[in-house]
Amino acid sequence: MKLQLQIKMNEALFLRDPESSALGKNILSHGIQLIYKHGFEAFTFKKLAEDIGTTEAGIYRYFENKHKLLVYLTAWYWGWLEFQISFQTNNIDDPAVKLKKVIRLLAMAVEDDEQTSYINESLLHQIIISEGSKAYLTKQVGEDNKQQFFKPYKDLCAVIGQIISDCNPVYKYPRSLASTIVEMAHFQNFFMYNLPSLTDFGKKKEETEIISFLNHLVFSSLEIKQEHG
Amino acid sequence: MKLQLQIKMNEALFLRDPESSALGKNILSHGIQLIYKHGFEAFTFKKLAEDIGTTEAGIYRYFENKHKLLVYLTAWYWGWLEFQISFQTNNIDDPAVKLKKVIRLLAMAVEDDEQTSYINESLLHQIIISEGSKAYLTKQVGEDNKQQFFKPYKDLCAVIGQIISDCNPVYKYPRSLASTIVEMAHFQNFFMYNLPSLTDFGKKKEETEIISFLNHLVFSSLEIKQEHG
DNA sequence: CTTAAATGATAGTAATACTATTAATTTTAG
DNA sequence: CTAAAATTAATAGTATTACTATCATTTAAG
Repeated sequence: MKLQLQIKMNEALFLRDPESSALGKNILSHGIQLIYKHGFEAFTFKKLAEDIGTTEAGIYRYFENKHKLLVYLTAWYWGWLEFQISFQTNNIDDPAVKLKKVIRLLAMAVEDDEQTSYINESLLHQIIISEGSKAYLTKQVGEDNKQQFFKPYKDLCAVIGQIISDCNPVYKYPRSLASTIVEMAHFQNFFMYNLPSLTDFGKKKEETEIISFLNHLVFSSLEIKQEHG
Repeated sequence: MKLQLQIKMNEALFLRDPESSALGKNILSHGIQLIYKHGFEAFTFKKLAEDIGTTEAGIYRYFENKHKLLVYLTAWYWGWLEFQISFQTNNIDDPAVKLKKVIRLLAMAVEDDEQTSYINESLLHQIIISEGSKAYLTKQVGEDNKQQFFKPYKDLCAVIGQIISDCNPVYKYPRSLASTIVEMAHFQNFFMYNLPSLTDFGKKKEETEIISFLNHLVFSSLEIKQEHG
């Protein structure tokens, strides 16, 4: 049995559902490749159309503009990650063990998930690291938020915030700590590879070091002693 | 006596020194206003030229493109902030007291510094919050870094990292904690006003709450008990 | 097998991100 | 004080980007 993981996307993010056709799926898979390759600023729908072998107008039938595509991809990623977390922490009772698992999932390089053929999660993870915050660091953040574009991100932080509260019910900043973990899992990665003096991991350049840093940060905030690493 | 604070800028950031002429100073002051008003994406040199009452070509004689202007402004801000920190923590012996002061300086809304007539630090602070990370979240980060464009940011983090090490010489992640404080001082502010459910400060919306969060985060990491707030 | 829907091909527009040229003005050096 | 040098303004122009519109053709669903 091969079960297909389908992430329910906000319909206001697209004009035509990209998951409903071959062209749409190409827009997603080639879009990920090209944003990864050129960076979001230099990425254009024209390049994407050429890469796919279709026309600019073809892309515009699916996405209003490249910002919407980026928001779509980030929303997809957060949705996917929340599923990974709920799946991989299922049946774990100890919230501290859960939280450690979450930190590991956030900070570890992602391997491509074969369940979703047209999304390369590994590349998408890299895009989230370098471009993810551009989805909300805009003047339209208020309107975009009203349209619930960031719901998957907020849901993910809410889930992590809940685990934090389960670890220490009197801790005062579960949501801020959750968003801090998420952002820092990515920023410390970006810094490690691009501005290494902003981190303590410049020499080894290993994701496990980011995990250790985040674990220490989180568990000392929650006043929980860690058994290992 | 009125002493003028001059921040030494990297010469590769501009074509002609904007601090050397009236037009240059206008580019800085109106640039700050317009980036603040429209956001960096919608900001153009054409709008800036119209706002100043000069021509596009005039702006291009000072800055190669708008990205360089953003990098210039962020570099200026980090340089200014490092000066503020060194000034305001001068003669303080206790590194923990120093660190608290640093966190407050990072997280508090900035009031306009009259020493620098053509830079509105308060607006610039807002720009750093919303646009600051776009200075380095690019494909050219490597080349820009080679040209030392991010030196002021790295210097600031180094200073903070040193204070952290002074607080607890065996703490293993002083640099990563420093960059975490800096980034989170700004991101939690952005979230508080724009995506409040990602924080615990949505109701009060006060910078002092971000300070409390960061203080708790930092001092529990460093295993130092705080006397107050 | 018919018809609606999706795609491809082509064209076109307004705005952006620049570069080049020359004229006018200001600054500075002798 | 004046000529030369530097700076700025005015104008024009190009390539690319970010779209929109139209219509013919292919595909797929009933």
